[in-house]
Amino acid sequence: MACLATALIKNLGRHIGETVTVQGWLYNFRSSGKISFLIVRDGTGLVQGVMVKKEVGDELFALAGTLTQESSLKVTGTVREEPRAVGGYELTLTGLEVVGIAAEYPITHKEHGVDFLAERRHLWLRTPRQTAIIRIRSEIEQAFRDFFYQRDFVLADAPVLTPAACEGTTTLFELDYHGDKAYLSQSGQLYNEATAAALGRVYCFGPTFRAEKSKTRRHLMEFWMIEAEMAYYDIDDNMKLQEEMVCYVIQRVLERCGQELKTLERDVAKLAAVKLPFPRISYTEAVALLKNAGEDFTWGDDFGAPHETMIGNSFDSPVFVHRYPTAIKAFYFKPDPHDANVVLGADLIAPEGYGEIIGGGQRLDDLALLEARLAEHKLPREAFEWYLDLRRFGTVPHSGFGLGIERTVAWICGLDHIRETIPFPRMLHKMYP
RNA sequence: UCCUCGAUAGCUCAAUGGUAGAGCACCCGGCUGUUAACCGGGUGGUUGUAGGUUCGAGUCCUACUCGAGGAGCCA
Repeated sequence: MACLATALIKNLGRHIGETVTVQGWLYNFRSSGKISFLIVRDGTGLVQGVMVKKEVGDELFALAGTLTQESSLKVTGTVREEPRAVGGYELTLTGLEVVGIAAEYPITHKEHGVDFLAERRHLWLRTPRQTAIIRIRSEIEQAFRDFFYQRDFVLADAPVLTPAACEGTTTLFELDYHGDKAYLSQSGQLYNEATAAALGRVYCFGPTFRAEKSKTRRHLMEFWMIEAEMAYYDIDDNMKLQEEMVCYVIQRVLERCGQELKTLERDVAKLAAVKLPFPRISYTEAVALLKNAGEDFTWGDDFGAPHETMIGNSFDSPVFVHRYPTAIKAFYFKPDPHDANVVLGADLIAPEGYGEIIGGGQRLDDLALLEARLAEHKLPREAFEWYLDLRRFGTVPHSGFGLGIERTVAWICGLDHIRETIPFPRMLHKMYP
């Protein structure tokens, strides 16, 4: 057979009346004896090919009958509009090349449990819902990069192997580094502060690791974080940048991922409702909000997941909660000049119960106070000498933040669980495949 | 680490303490517009593991294993 032009399913609308070849996998097959329907997927969409026995001949028709779900194939046919078919277009088939017959496929079009699907994540990814999520994740990551690029940020990636705990709080994955101990990064922030002093405005994007025994719908052992750090930014500059960034990303997904959001049955009105500026409330105001809602909460405690949800559900947009008690935040936050009991940290809590998606704030830029804080937190001074250098040599007010990609994807996609937001999630006690 | 719930066919689930079943998948047959196609037939089980109670246990009890949801911690 002559080699005809190949086409992506998502572009079939450009080829009406033409004969094209689609390279993909068999998603579903139906036959009524003299006419067959082959639904093919190629990663960009689904298209139905129609094969009529008396037009293609007995041999080709019989070949189609041997196809199993997920067999790889190339189908050739004429493109036409067909409102009855999935995607709106249909191929009148004239050719079929079988590339590989698939063995009996475990994932059917019926329901499956999460454990069954998780064990077959490498195959589960082929389903329309999962491909929609990964496409939206890709768009979100691209949008972040474009946002920073447009604003003259420099991508300065942080190391994944680190010599010491960044914050000294969470449990880290430890490994052997030629006889010394090393840890998988839990944050690129301290390194960002160094590159920000070199380049002004920077961000890094990479995986981070937490060995906490967390087993909830919001936690992964390995997750990806966008972290930015800006010289000469105060807490208000920081929040303004973050809300503009989040709005930009939401708009990009609404503009370019309509089909995927539809596949996920996402209520896009809730995304469209996200408008600038985001509400800002202080920690103290958030405590009052919780108490008014009948919660028993003491000023000075950290919010639990239910509290975050209550705060987030009180607003249509994400909400900043700023100026937390000094005692519950990491050593590197700058105290509020007007109230030494709180620091200039600000977290962004997503609506619809998705919880904290950004943690950030203005950094402590005073050398003496930073040294005192390291001692208070019982952190090994030697490991932070390089970090103290950043205050010795031209310290400036600066701020930054870290945004969790997976929680952001879960929110934008409206997912129940974070495990679907990354191709191969690392869960507590589960990292196969 | 703690709390709650669960485990029956390849999958999703039924089954008063009394003969283990259905739908789907798969195999065979039928059907020229199917949409998780449909219709007829067929294959398919050490009921998570080990004990215990009982005339009799998928069902009740104990322990363990694995899984799910949540808490804490966090993004």
